[in-house]
Amino acid sequence: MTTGKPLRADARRNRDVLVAKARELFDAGEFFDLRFDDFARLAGVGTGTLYRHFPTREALAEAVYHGEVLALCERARQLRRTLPAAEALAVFLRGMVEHMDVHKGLARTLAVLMAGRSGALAEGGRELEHAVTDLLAAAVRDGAVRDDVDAGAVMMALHGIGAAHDRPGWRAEADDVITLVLDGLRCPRSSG
Amino acid sequence: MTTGKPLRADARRNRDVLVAKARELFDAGEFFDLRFDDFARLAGVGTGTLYRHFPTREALAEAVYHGEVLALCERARQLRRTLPAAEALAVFLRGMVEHMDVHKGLARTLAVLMAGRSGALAEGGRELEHAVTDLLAAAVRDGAVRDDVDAGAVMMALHGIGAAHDRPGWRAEADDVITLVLDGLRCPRSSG
DNA sequence: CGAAAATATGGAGACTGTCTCCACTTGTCA
DNA sequence: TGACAAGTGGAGACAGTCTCCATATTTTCG
Repeated sequence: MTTGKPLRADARRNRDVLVAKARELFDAGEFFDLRFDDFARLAGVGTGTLYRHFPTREALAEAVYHGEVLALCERARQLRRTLPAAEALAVFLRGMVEHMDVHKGLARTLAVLMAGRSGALAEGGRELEHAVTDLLAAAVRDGAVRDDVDAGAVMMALHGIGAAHDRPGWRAEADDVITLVLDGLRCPRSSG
Repeated sequence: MTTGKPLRADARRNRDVLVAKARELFDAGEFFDLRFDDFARLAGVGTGTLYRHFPTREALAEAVYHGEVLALCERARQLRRTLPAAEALAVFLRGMVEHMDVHKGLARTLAVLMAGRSGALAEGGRELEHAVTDLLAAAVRDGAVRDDVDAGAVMMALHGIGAAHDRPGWRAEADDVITLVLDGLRCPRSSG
């Protein structure tokens, strides 16, 4: 499902318009007010076209999510190059929270749409997890972080932050989760 | 929305049947295969009755969730009475993971249904959060746990565990998240 | 360049699940 | 037991989703 087809010029254009419009509406938190058909009209294409490119709302979400992931991965690589591993990890995770905070609507919409088919999230997010794995592994090599916990747990914590996006004290709590994760990663003391 | 109405005998009976059947189907992971109307028939009531008691799938989820929360709170209170605070907290959190593992379907279904209206989750889960707050506060008083992070962060982490219920290595990762949280709570060292 | 082949478009209308409404049944209270 | 309140069920109205195909656009190739 990654690629495989060259896609005609006008088709690619329509696809791009749909994704762009979707991202815009996601971020504005207006996506769920719309009928799927109306979304098509709003993007300036017919229903048939919409459905051919994205059979479901979730498919659309996946495409938008994939774009986000690409940007985040690039950022992870950049941090990795310019900072000590442990610090890169910390800055990256704090940055994730900041990003979700700035793009509240996007985060919330993606969380809701992916709740069912989170296999799709796992799919689109594999690259992201891979980026976190790299940051983590580097920090372990530096001896800054325990080696008995891997990226999956961190992804889960991030998932929780994203999924709980409507809690009143979201930002403070999200920051606290990151603090707990980072401190928990740092001290390999006895566990329960 | 808590109570307020005495509810007639047969009405209460129907309500209970609906909740019981729902829990059963949630746990079996079969709930999403059904039309809501068919669920009514399956529970042995008419559509009208179903819709009067639970206007939406989410409302039904909320009721089921509330039942779970009650049991979990009771368990928290019991642990609190029989164990040192820090240990009670640890056992409780580990027990949550175990519970979600045993009731995978239930956890998953609730997570999906509550993804949108997680205000409802916050509502029904307030008691649960309160229970965690108590466990945490007691551990802080014992000096076993830092005092600059509160229950909200822990709830978020739990939320993440529940929401990510389809990851391949779920159980191991969930256990790791709890480990990170507990260790993170234990060592009030410098944070990033 | 022009025509045939391949690919993509749009939107009318079929389809499917949701939800309302109310004539009827059951429970409650004196 | 009668009378009133509360609750029930399911037929049918309604709303969103999705399919289908006649038409339009792009690409390929002589």
